Amino acid sequence: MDEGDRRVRRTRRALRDALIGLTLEKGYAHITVQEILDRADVVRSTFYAHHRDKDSLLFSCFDDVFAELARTLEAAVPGAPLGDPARLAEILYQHAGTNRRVYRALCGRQGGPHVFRHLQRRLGDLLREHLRPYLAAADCELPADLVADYYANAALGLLSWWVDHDFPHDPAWLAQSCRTLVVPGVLTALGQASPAS
Amino acid sequence: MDEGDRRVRRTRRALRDALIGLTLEKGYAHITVQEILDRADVVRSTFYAHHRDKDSLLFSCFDDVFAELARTLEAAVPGAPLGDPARLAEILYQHAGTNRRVYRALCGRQGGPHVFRHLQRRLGDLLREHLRPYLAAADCELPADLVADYYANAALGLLSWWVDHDFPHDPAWLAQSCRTLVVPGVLTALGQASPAS
DNA sequence: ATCATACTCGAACAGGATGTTCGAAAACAG
DNA sequence: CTGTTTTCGAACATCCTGTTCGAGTATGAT
Repeated sequence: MDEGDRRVRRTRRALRDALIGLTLEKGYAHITVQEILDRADVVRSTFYAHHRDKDSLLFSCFDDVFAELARTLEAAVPGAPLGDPARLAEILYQHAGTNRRVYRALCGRQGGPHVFRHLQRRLGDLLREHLRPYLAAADCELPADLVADYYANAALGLLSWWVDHDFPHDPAWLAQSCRTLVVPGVLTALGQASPAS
Repeated sequence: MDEGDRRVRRTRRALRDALIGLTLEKGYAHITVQEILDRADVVRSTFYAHHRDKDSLLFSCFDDVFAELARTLEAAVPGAPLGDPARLAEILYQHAGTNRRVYRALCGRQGGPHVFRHLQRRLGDLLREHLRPYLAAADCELPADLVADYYANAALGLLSWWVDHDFPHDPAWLAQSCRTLVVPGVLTALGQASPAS
């Protein structure tokens, strides 16, 4: 379990690739541990030395991607005050655009509901956190959680559409759609009429 | 398999209740067929005479609820032209408000991702169908599917929030939130500035 | 270059869940 | 009342899971 060991990195990567590949091919729900083992060329006992079960592996893969997204997001939107609420979504879409394979597994039809729902939860938390100061500034009549949930679900809905339609146009276009569709609602809730930027 | 037979109705109902109850208690994913059998007091072979597997039972239960919703929706919004896009959501929320137990299983955290994602798909289809004429009227720059997906995801996101927070306020309040949050985006996409009603 | 470490391999194992089968008994509709 | 349909009960093969353990081998540190 030492991350600095090359053997560990190799097996972890092999398992990760096998899981994503199989997920894309036949859907997460229908994957068996044995199939992951076969494709990754890893023996049973080794698998269980790293992960408790299939879900554990999934979450592990998931966390990698998610941590990277969080880092990118933190880098692009350094502090609390952000002028454009859709900027968060835009970074998400860019990240998805450069990691299509993984996102296909996470958000696509093939990926299975399990993964998508998990992404929805975690992404909701992340967006909620980033939107908090934005929502706290203006005191709005709607619960902040509700607005945050709305934003997360709507933004993720667009992403889901994008993935399922095989990434048409580009991230900027999708972000613009986000500005058109989901941002007005947030601004309305905050009592503002027109976008800030 | 004759629906007119009382025995069939009894077992179907018993299985349905058992599934929903267990889903609420421990989550759909962790339910075993044996547990359903025990609670429903139905023998193994009888179960498989009705459903291919656990998912089959789930979808069966799901279809019941969904058919009823579709009927209600068709009754309340008879034809194509509808003045208020949020009306669809309002009917959905009312339906959820009067079937809380089932919706808790479908949308709640406990229900598991499998169910929610399925609901998301089906509800998306249904809303898409009902929104089609509305979107076709105005030719908007965004793909109609994208707008429909946005609406479905956003409206369902609000529902999910409502369920997870144990149904605060009432359906009308949630529908009003829908008007505040998600409708402006649709109107913006259509090139309109203010609500029709 | 050597060495102790700890990771992987391979094989085996018990346990549990799944889906199927079939004859006997019971409940149903007409 | 009678023929039909459904349920019961029990058994069964099969698959998948998660665990164990000793022997071999790659690895990082010295």
